[in-house]
Amino acid sequence: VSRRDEIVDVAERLLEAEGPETLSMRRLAEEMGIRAPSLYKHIRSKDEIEAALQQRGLESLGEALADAGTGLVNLGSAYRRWALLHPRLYDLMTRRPLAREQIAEGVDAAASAPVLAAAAGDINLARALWGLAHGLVDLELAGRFPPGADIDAAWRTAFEAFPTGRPS
Amino acid sequence: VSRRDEIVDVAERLLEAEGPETLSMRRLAEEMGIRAPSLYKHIRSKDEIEAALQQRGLESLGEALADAGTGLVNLGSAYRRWALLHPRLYDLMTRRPLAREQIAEGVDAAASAPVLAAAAGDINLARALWGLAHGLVDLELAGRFPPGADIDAAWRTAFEAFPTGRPS
DNA sequence: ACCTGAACACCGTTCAAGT
DNA sequence: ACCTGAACACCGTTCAAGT
Repeated sequence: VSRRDEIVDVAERLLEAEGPETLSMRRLAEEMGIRAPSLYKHIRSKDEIEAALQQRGLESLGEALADAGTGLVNLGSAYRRWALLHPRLYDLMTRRPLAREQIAEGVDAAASAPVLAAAAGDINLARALWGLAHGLVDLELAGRFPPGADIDAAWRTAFEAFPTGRPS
Repeated sequence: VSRRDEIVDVAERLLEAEGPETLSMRRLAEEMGIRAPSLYKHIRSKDEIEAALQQRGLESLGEALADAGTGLVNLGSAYRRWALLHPRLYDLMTRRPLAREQIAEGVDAAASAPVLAAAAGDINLARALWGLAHGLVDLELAGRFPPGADIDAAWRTAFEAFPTGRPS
């Protein structure tokens, strides 16, 4: 493990355990037993750490979706399950532009491949499905549904009702 | 206009004009010709300002949706148009939990009424539609679609394909 | 009522310097 | 190679004090 990877590891642990406010360069350094300025010998900026976390998250989500089995309902469930398991990482992943130069070629494509397959290759339908899943998860994580809302039922309605894809 | 409302006005202008990083208490105070500590005689915290902006945004979005005419496609277009017109306010509105105590009773309900109507009263379908629209907007605003993606087409596919509601 | 300077406990980041 | 203290330009917020 390079020192850089070690930093990203600690950042991920810190993020999920204590939230984004806690993910400061000083705190991160403390967790590693060094001082904040020393971090900059291994990474260029805090942004680079966040981009690395974004990449990891995409990879992990992509694997979860690839293992989801067939059918839109299963795919939606897998998406939601992953997000609720890694809520702060999910936030960080989606709340920033895709750092396309910093993210290894194909990570993005690999993550979305299962969705595109479920949409039978229809890119517009795939984007609609991605938007639907992301929107429902984002509203849930942001606490926008009233307490006691039956979010399961909303997912079922959404993904059962959605047509399976045919190329346009 | 109360001094409080004036502060929120300036905050909204500053947010849309220069982005969320610029919306600091010191900068906001400067814009009003006073010092940051003086703001606290009129508002309790920066959080309260953001909750007020959230409320304003919800009201304005609600009006836009109510004027959208009938049909899911029109509703979706109105939602997207509003978000693209007020991108940073939209972000601030959706990226924080609904401040239910601070937001006037019914604002939330009024904003979602047109969606619920379009879903023929099916709350699960209404949530699915809200999630779909929010997700597509959020991904677009976060720069997650590849450059040159035909986002219009994705919206059309999404909202034309979606079934009109029947109560479950 | 409304505003102030000084202060506290924080940020991300740079830089010259030490081993 | 790896780490350091000191510093810079910032945050949100509190508080005693001034008009």
